[in-house]
Amino acid sequence: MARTQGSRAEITGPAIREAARRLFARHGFAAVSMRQIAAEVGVQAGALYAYTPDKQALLADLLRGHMEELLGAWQDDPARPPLDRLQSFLRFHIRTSLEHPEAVFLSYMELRSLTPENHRQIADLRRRYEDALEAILIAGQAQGSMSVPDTRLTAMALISMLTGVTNWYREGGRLDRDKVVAVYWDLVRGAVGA
Amino acid sequence: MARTQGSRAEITGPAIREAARRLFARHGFAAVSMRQIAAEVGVQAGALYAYTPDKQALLADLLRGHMEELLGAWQDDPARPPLDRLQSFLRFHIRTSLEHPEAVFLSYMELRSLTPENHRQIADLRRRYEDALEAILIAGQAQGSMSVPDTRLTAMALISMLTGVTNWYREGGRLDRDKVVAVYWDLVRGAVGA
DNA sequence: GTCTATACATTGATAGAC
DNA sequence: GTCTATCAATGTATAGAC
Repeated sequence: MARTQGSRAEITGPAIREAARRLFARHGFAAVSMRQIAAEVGVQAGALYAYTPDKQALLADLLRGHMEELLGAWQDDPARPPLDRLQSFLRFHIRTSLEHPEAVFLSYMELRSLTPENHRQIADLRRRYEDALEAILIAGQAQGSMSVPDTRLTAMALISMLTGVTNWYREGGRLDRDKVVAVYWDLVRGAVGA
Repeated sequence: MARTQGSRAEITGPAIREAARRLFARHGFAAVSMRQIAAEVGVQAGALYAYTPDKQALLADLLRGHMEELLGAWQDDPARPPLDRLQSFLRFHIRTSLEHPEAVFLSYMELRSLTPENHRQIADLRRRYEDALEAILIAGQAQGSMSVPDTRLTAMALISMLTGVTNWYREGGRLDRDKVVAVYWDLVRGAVGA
């Protein structure tokens, strides 16, 4: 079957997602037009609709994809000491935040731009991620190696703190990844009273 | 001097700022139209332009107003023990975040929607606020009552954590203000190694 | 699969009457 | 100070040719 002239589906699909992710993260969902995304990819606006039913679905797919990848990649072992698990979570979250800053920032900030239906779905996924962290805090508190009176609030606070990395981290800046992890681990370890 | 028919400048001015603040915070700057703001206030869209030259100036004024109020209200005394100063900062920031959640959220999130000129100005104000916190950490580290190897990064991390309150706090929810302050103080005190 | 062309709604902002 | 009316620009999305 001959390829249609100008057809480059294998690259255009991912390119659209990539451009949308970058532009949405930088300027906000509502501030970015389909024309801008198309221009970034190098196609006309109409061509985007061969890949997504509409702009809302494009955002929802980006967020869902990121959250599912996050949840799929996170490996926890309840048998390990809670402090070790906490450190692993921190490494995992910061590494992800530095490798995919746009996706992390977007999933944290643009929930509000989703339709109620999509919002429920993505918020559920995020909730599971928060639960993964809280489970570690609960174990640490129960076992006595941490002092965490309010595990829910502490989980939210820690995630806010860690995700904040995407606000100030600049590639090639003052700090490399390991240094960032080290500083944050000191903060987190102290915060949970270990 | 007789009032023009229908003129209610004393209420309309603040009402516009209030409506814009709420709508911008909830849906994002770009997602909100001048017509929506006007409808919320109870006037026609054209009337808004008697109070602001354009939409961008409306946002910039909101952010500048908030940051200046914040900086003006913050009272610090370098002579006090650093840990006391840190606790005061925390109380101040959380109290503000719970009393004006939209303004705090907006100033944290919509810097990206400002023109370069406005951005520079507001980012400067925010920088001064971050510096106010870092000054406390530097004093604590120097004096030995805190362990803060990287004061800049720690200041950014703490502000991210504290500002995150606006993401989950709900009026009349599980926790009252004093309880929130207490939990966060435990976290922060531990994080700075005190 | 992509393009050109276009329908149609909505946007920010202005002009002039009251 | 506010309203009505309106403009030019831009938005999302679709139709039909290739």
